[in-house]
Amino acid sequence: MSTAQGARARARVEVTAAIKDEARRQLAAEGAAKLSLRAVARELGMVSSALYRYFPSRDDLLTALIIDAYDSLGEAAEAAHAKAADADFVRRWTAVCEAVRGWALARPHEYALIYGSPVPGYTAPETTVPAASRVGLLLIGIVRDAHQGPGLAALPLPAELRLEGERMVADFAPDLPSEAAVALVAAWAQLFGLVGFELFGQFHRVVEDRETFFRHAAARLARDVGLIHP
Amino acid sequence: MSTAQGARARARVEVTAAIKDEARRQLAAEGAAKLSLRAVARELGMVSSALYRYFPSRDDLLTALIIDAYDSLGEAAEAAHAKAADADFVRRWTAVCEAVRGWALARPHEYALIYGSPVPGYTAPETTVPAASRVGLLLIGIVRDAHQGPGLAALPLPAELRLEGERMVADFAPDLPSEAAVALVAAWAQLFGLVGFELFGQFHRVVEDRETFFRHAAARLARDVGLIHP
DNA sequence: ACAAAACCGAGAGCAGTGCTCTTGCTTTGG
DNA sequence: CCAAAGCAAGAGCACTGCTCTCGGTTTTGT
Repeated sequence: MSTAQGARARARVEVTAAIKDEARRQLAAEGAAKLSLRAVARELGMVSSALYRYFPSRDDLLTALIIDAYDSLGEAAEAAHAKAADADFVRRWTAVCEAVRGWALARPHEYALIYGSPVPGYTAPETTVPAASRVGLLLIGIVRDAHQGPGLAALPLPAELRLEGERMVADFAPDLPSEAAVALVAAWAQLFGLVGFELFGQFHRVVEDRETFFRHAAARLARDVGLIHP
Repeated sequence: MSTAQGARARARVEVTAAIKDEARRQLAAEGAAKLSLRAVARELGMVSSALYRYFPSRDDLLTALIIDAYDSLGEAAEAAHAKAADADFVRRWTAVCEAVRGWALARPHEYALIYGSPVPGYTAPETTVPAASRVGLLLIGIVRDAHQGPGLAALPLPAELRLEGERMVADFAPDLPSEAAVALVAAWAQLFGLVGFELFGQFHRVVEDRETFFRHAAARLARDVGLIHP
């Protein structure tokens, strides 16, 4: 195991966590662009150069926060899904959607970090992929369960998309009909379109009762991917 | 008119335009967060403090770029729509959607500026509203035309959303059935979800033939708002 | 058990940033 | 024609990310 290492190693993980915690606080308070290494160090009572022993650059700190944010979102979505495990497929779908929205509203800056514009020049390393996939995999699981039960009825796929759909099935959505895979990916992107627009103010003077509106839209997304009440 | 002013006024608009042009170049090259007033001034052969005569702060420069970007996008969408004016409603809808995507792919940083995470602390002033509304108004126009012709068949609205739908109709979508207004707003957000995910790299290893995928998704959005081939 | 290697915090320093203020000069308008 | 307004320039402040060096501590290999 990784525990019971020397005192030095233990101190390292603690300091690393403290840095991330303080960085997250500044993130929540001011946004990603105003996250300052020096301010983090100052708040922690250390000198800025010491911080570079833990994160080689500001971007690496951001990457760590990004992975944490993806994991936090994934965890929230999975928890909500587990709570709705006995409900029908549409309900399970909307439960995940609403968990995503709820998480985003509670942590707007962290949401912006992972689903907003990528920070300048910076491209997310492959390390983020597993964490970033969790919500998607959850949605795939629901649709797969529906397909194996009596809860899936998707529209047929146009000829020009058959290949793409089959590739999707082979790559990351086994045991799914290809038309469901394509519809699912679209709904996945559209879900975050709804959340992002609400979060980033595009619904200002456009949607007032956002909770109800979102619930309705999420249910229609479920219908789009073919989920039906069994 | 505003022409035939003194030489001073003319110089002012020219310098203002030059600043915005150079800023746009840096935006395209490096992204919004790395846009530097000093670098812009340097490139233009002036000293940084002189730039503040034209834009009182960096955020004001960004605001100007944001408005320009919204207008540029709106113009592109309107041009594409005009070109498809004689086609059926679904075709007109997808033409606008594809214009939005095309514009976004051609100017990713400008797209990120207006539909990505809002820059830190900064909240868009009301001045941006007209420019920001152009694409939405275009979509509303298409659905209205379809409603007055034989091209609209939307799903009924659940009771809890009736009021919201009627408010939308009254506020910005006159002569539309309320169920179409609600569906339209959702589709509008979902459209930018699709574009944003493609642009910000979320489709990496998920969608390969993005052009075809998007065309299909846009057509399904048209169906969602009730547009049908007449 | 002890020397070598790795690690760590502090400080100084570099190049860059947004922004302010003052100083002169030029254009404009009454 | 002269005062008022607009302008470019420079100096300067407080801040940033990041590098490098310098002692001191901990870990590790022999």
